[in-house]
Amino acid sequence: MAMRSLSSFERRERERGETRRKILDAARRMFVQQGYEGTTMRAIAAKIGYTPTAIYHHFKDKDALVAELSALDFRALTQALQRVSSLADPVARLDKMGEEYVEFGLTHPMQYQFMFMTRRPQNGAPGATRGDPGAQCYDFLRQTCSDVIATGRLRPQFRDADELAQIAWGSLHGLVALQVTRNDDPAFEWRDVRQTAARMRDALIRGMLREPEG
Amino acid sequence: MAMRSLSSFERRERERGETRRKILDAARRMFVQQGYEGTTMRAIAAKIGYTPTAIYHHFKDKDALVAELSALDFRALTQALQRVSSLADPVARLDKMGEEYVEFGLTHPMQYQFMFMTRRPQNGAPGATRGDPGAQCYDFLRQTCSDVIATGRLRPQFRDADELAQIAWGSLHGLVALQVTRNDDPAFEWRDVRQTAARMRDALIRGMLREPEG
DNA sequence: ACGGAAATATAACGTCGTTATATTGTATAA
DNA sequence: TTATACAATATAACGACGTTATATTTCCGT
Repeated sequence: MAMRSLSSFERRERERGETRRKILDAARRMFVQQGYEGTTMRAIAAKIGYTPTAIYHHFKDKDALVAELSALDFRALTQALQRVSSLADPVARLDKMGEEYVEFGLTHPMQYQFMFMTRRPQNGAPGATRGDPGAQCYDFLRQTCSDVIATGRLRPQFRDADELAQIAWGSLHGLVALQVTRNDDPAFEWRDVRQTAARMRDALIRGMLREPEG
Repeated sequence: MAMRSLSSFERRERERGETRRKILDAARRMFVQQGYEGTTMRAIAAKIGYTPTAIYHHFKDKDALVAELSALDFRALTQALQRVSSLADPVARLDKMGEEYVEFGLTHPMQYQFMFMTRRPQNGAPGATRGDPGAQCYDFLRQTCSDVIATGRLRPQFRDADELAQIAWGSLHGLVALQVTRNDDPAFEWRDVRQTAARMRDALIRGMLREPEG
């Protein structure tokens, strides 16, 4: 009896998970292709043969749906950023983190826009910042910046970990954001973003070091 | 008769202009306070005692309304950028342009978002890029970058004016965009953007020069 | 077979940008 | 002076959206 109860419970859980995944899969494709506003709850539901209300049984609202999609992919970003821990030199680590960050933004433009390029209402509980993958990435970046400062190789005006993190993040975010937003604008002759970003990281790091090295 | 005709024509023109300005004034305030999506055509009309259809007699649609508002303010940006022409040294000019650019973004966040942070549909006619204030600003930036390169003071890998312009623009755009978007996010300890941007420009320029100077 | 909960559907609400269709006012032409 | 034409505004509606109150179905444990 307990076994039957357990197995049926598990089956229901699994079925629930399957429809959840069906929703997420369809939604991911549509959000990537049509963007946030171009993808409607009705269209997602139609694509998988449900009515819109079914989605609301699995997700609170449209934002929760996108948030879950983004959180999934941001785990990949967090892992990519932490994978650079193998580099002993904090400066090289920061540089490599930048490269991975840009790569993520270019390969996940839709999730990037949702997490970093849209203003969202206040996240209510001011303690709920833990678990937010965005804040998690920032903390990791900040720690690396702190390590860089601790090496003493930076010029003296660069001694604030938060400011340094915001310089590093902001500079690369700008390139990614412009690319994602104005990709198809014929008014600009866009250079390859990966190379532009590499040159930018090179100049930034060189400009912050006491002595040009390498 | 000709005089009567002219004066009445002028009166009509003036009245039309006055309603246009009433619409623009109300719309500007509301867009700045509530953002693009938070401001509805109905609300704008109600604020000035009209019905929504009246607005459509003066502006093609909501985007045209915001575009006109933005174009007005972007003339100020263009002028601010061109005001630095007084600086003879191209490097100092580029630096000062960056300062003005950040200042504009921080004081006109709504217009900044509209022009630089939202994806807009293809601008149809591929020759209509002239007159677009965004493209105009970019051209001016590009020219200054070209001047910087011509001084021969940059390291040899920085010889592409477009790439240099995109490094300069992207880096500062990132700071402004993050500030505008995540201003109120308590997960980050935001430093003063003007100072962060100043340090970033300093590091970038220093890192691109052949020899540290000044 | 029955009760109940989970999953899904039907139908609607309120809002949005926008537009087809009046209605008004006013300047010119007869 | 009156008629006409047109600009400015209003009324009412359309279709789409996110969302929800309210059925209905489905399916498990008893």
